[in-house]
Amino acid sequence: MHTLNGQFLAIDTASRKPIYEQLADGLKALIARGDLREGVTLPPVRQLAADLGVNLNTVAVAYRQLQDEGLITVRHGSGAVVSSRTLAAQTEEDLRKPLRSALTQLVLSGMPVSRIMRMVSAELRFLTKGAK
Amino acid sequence: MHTLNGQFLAIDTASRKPIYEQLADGLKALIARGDLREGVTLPPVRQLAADLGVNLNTVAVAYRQLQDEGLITVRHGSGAVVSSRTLAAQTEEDLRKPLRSALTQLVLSGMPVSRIMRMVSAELRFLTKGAK
Amino acid sequence: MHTLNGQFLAIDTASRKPIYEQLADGLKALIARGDLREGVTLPPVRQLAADLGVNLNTVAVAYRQLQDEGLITVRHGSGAVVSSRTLAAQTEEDLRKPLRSALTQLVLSGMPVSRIMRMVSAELRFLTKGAK
Amino acid sequence: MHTLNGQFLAIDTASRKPIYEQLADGLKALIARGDLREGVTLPPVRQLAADLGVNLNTVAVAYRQLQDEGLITVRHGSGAVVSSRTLAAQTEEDLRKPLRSALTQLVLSGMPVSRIMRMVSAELRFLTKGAK
DNA sequence: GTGGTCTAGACCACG
DNA sequence: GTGGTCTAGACCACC
Repeated sequence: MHTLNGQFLAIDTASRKPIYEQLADGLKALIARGDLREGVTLPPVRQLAADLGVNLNTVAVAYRQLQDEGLITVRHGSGAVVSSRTLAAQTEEDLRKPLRSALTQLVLSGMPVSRIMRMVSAELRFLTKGAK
Repeated sequence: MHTLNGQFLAIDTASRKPIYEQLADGLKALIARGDLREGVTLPPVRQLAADLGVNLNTVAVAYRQLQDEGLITVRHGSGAVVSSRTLAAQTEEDLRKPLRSALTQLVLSGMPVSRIMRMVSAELRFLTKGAK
Repeated sequence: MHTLNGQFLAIDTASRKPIYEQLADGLKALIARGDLREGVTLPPVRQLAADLGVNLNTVAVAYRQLQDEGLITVRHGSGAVVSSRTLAAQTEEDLRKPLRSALTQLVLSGMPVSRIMRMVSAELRFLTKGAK
Repeated sequence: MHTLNGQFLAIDTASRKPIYEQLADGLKALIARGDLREGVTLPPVRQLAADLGVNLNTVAVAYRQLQDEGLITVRHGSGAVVSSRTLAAQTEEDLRKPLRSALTQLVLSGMPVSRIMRMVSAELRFLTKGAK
């Protein structure tokens, strides 16, 4: 049985971010942390949809996105399996833009740079479980 | 004269992120950097729209968002003026979520944590112009 | 079925007040009254636009304003749902200024104070349906 | 010399309400209170504009509005004189709409009806100087 | 089928 | 000359 940590897969229907993207983000964080390792089978689309109370298609789209990014392999009849912990190559720009956007908000919120750095460190430790 | 750095206000029509949001983000970065200081008048909506090749309304929506966030004051008939460099209070969650999302992508891209930290530092120095 | 009381959502194209604001005001009154309770789905933007004979975008702006004020939650693909009957905190000044302005007009119209008070009471009973 | 109470004629350039209307509202409140009685001459347009730091035309438009509402009489060369404390007739709807709008905001702000009533009473006492 | 975004272009309000 | 509003209509994203 798959009981994925609710902290990651918490969905917020009020958010402007699409649910499928919230889902994909959460699953990616789980993969980054190693909570979902290579070879692990993801929960069936129907089950995850039921658990989270979202539409089946929404979950399917999230899985599809992970597949497109090379993180999972979907095999008809046997489910989705984590196949890698490395994303398909992206331009550095695609990686930098969301980072800059997030940091800009932090800077404009008035948070001191030192505290921002601590927040970033904490997040990175969290995403790598302190290992690596 | 208003020649805003094209590096910030470059818009990507292919992106899933709405143009008006890309614009708001870019303007926020300019405000965070101090390239646009308190009291400075932003370019007229029509001029910026023409410069960027987008519709007047699209720019107007971006300006309106900045106004709602308290960063600029729009004076009918005169123009839009930077009024603050501090955003209205936000939940720490609202600030952390996009940060985690951006960092997750970086981690999964295979970039070593040390290099991610350097990238973050570089961005922060950039956003604060190394000063402050 | 969505047949919102025409008394509230009557729009006056001759008014100096923007249509989207008249709409937002009317919807707020409906929410205050409880005619639109938490969980109720608002009419689709396109339908309301057609019913009122205004443009889709105009209604969308009104909905967006209510969303920004926290009164409704817009779920992409489903619709807009009333999520709260309480506005985000406002300055007492922001609340008093329009009140003083409205009362000044009433006083200058020559209406006796006693009758103004009765009018206010009637409006308040109306907005709260006498209940609560 | 005319030193009009700054409390009434305070203008807020950040407000979405036009300056000329803020001015007209403030002058109306002064007339309602009797601080400006029939026969009193208003400050010259140029002086008031200079005092408030606004454009001359803006003040002129405010005066023009008061004139249209029958509250003042403008005589070329001799200034604007308060001619009445009664507005030209308005439909009850025109008076009720802004009142309902202001009250709706108050109700949705969560303020108890009893406190709203007290606020209204206070404003009315203020506008009539407790007299009448 | 729902809301969101964008465009082109007209017209108005403000200072 | 500035920003604001509105329209008509197209196209996209989400569920």
